[in-house]
Amino acid sequence: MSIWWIRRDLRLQDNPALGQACADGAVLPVFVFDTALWDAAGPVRRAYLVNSLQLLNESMAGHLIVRYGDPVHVIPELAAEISAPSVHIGADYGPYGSMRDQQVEIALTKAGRSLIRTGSPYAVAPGRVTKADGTPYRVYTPFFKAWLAHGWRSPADNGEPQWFAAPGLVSEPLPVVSRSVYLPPVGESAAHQLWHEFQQSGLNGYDDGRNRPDIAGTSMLSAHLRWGEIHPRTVLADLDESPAHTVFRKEIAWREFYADVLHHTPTSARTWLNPKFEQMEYETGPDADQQFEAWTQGRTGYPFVDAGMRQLLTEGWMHNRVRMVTASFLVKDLHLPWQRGAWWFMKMLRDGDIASNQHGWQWVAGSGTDASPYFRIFNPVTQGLRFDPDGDYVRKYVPELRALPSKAVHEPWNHPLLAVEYPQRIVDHAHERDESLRRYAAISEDKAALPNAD
DNA sequence: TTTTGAGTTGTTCGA
DNA sequence: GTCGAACAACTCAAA
Repeated sequence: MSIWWIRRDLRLQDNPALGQACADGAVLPVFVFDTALWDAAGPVRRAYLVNSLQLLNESMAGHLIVRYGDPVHVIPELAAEISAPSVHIGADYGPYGSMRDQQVEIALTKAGRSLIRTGSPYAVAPGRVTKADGTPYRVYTPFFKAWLAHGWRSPADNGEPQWFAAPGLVSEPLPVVSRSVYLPPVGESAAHQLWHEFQQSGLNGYDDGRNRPDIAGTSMLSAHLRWGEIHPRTVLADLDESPAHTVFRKEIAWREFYADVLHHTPTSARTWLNPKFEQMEYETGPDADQQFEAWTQGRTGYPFVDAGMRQLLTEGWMHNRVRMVTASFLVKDLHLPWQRGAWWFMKMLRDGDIASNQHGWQWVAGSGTDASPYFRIFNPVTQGLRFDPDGDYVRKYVPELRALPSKAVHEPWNHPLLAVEYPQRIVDHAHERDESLRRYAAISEDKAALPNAD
């Protein structure tokens, strides 16, 4: 028998770590609520995890063992308690997770047991795709080509597990979470059903539809992928060579690229990948705090930005197009460091993934791998008019603006009598755009002015 | 070895 | 109103 330590692979199908555990006989499935991670999660993330675990437990006939505390102690203690020779996991490539797993491995090894990593949350494990000289890619397109050439295996059947039940071994209860948060269906079967439905409906129009937050143009699979309720290779196996499918495959590859980048540079979860941006002038102090607060609550006075931030507050999810616009607003209109926004997103997003989130932010900030050029500063009004042309998305999340017809919602300052309750703009975009360009030029000049800086 | 061209997601300005 | 140019700096692969 052995332990299957569940972390971010909440599924039974096509699960190599579980398959490996089954090869050792009966399997004891375990989930540990790690205080360090739990405390950083907002209500939607917490509810998502607990609901998904509940469903997983049902599909395991109630054999899940729940524990609380630091896995570095909890896992070795449990292994000792039931005399399990090995603990099976899917590998974690994040900075926190990989460090934690190393410590668990050391503790297990000392006791004569082993930690066995099988599979990862990716089609191609981070670190496997490199340039000819063995160094990692720093630009997406060459990575994508090499990733495609590397290939991945097809989804595999890992058999019917035999669950282990030791007399006297009792699970602790799952945490109590808010029932009032909005959640779409969670769990493995919901993930497969959603993917099936998306193949029938949106996938073939994905290349155009994915940019439109006002229509159901995206797969909505992000949280299912994040929690491992479905594996990316399951999704990839259903794609063909059509243009729409190719665009979708490239989005899966972005997720893999960012995981690879973070794996090679773990510090990029916290600091600028391009160190030049440390020198940038950022706003601090009470005024900055107040503007940050307005941004988090969807009260910037820019309807497209506010709609996105309120969607995040109420649903724990935001359309990708709007994530870019709201992120650009924090970094380039409010001149706050990307880390502040990334922290808020991680807390609030039900699909919050450290690699995709932090590097999405670094891309917008211009400090990341394959970064957005510094001059690409999103105009929140233009973006709204282009990608929410009838204003339906804004009206859905900003009730104060419902009296404004069609695209007029994107410029409520032109219709003050119809938007009395709606906040005034907290900054002037045209002015802050110039200010951002000025601050960027300042850190670029520094470099040229200091020839001996190296 | 060196050179060259291309590279997710945009905006503004001026002709 | 439409359209092309300009807005850096750097990585990477092909020539």
